[in-house]
Amino acid sequence: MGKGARTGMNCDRTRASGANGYCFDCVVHTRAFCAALDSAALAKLETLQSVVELQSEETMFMEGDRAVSFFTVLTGALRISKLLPDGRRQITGFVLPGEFVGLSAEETYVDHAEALTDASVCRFAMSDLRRIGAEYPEMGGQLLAMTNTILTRAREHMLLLGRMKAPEKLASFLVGLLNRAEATEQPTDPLALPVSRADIADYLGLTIETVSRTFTQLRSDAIIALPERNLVRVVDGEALAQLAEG
Amino acid sequence: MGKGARTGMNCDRTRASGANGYCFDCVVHTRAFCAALDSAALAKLETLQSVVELQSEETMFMEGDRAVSFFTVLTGALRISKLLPDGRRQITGFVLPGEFVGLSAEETYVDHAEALTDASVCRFAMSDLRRIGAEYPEMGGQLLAMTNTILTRAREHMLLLGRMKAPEKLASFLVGLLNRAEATEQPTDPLALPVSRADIADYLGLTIETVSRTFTQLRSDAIIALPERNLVRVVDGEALAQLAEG
DNA sequence: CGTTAGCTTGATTTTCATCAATACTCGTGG
DNA sequence: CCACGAGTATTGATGAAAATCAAGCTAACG
Repeated sequence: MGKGARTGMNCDRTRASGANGYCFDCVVHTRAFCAALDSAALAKLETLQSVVELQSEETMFMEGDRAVSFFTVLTGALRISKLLPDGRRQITGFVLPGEFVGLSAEETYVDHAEALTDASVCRFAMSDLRRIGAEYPEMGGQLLAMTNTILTRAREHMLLLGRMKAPEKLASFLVGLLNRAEATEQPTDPLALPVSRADIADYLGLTIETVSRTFTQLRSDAIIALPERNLVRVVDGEALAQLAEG
Repeated sequence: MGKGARTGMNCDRTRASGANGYCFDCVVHTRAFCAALDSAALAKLETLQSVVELQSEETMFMEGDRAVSFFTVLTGALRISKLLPDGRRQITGFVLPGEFVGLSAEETYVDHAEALTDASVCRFAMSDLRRIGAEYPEMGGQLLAMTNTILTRAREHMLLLGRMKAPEKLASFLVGLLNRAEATEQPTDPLALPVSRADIADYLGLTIETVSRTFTQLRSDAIIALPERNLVRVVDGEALAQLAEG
């Protein structure tokens, strides 16, 4: 198993910390797991962290790798996926700035994490994280809350995968993008599609062709317009939301 | 919304604690979230807990209810599900003795929890739990680890829902049951199917009919036998495992 | 017994996957 | 600047899987 280029393998040979300045003025400082920490704790964290730069499509870790590192996304986005032996892929989630990956209860990672775009992540050794966590319980609380949020999203996604039809799935995906763009104050009118059709397909449990056909179906139903390949214009938001609800 | 009988509504009017003896000799004491606590903490927990008895199919909480309680299953099993407005249902997981439910990051529950069988659960007020958690950080660690385990299972299930075919889904389900029965030292040769076809269908993202047909298909392929409606005999474990892997 | 709920089986339809071209986009080099 | 090619997306034709519609069957329970 494992075919992808893995230039960032385990991310252990990495440019030293501080690329992004210090923890205090970190871009995700207010929403990451470390947000709950006081400046003494942050100062300690800072000595343990290192920033890793990833290129688009670069593999960060693979299922089966020893789970030695824990990562918070600073910029860009990651893709978490699982594979069947014959190559069928399910994307189980995307990881955006401020969110983390790599916190497995197991000894090894249970899924793959790859850069969806060029990205930078903040890395900790799992052992350091545990040590800090023991010292600052509020950090554990934050990790627990964030993990619960991920779990809630996962369960919503299970409903989508198991019970929705293709147009409902795609509408849900678009509504999700829309909400996210609003939350981060990015343009929503021509809404950017930051992922390939293949990724959308593997996220929604469909094939590329069905995704494509469903896009054109939504377009001919005058629910969306597609001014460019990776730009969507929501024409009938009401209808889109309706579809997305099932 | 919400049509189901809800006799145990929010479980607040409940027989007082101690039905099962004390925390120290609780049936799930060694594997529940409280396993990490010392006896001082346990003594405190004990004053806050209450045991709730549920009948089969009784609703414990519903999506939208205020998330005031947290539950650990003592005996029996629960079913966690989500619904689409038109009634389509996805079961997102089962909760077995020692496991918990109700730890939402939100103000309200985001899914439904019902008793799959007659069950007893140990209830805490969320506020009490948070208070204790602040005092005993090791409890937070245990909750985090258990939540991560649930998340890992959820992601595996996403792969199943999005990418597996009916026979693979059913085989995975049976292998899961088998492992669980082994782990809890319950009979595996005539393996008990503790759930209805409808529940299996809603767990696997299929219809009842497809589940039924797939059972008979596995039977005619001599992979399993069905001596009784709710008993399975694994004839060709190798083939079953193969299917389950995808 | 007769009724009912849960399960199985059969016939048909729908949805989506698969297979196969064809188009579009972008970058490279002639 | 245009031609070419690779990668990505769309579209079309066909097939397979699963859903739906519709009977029957079986076992448990009054």
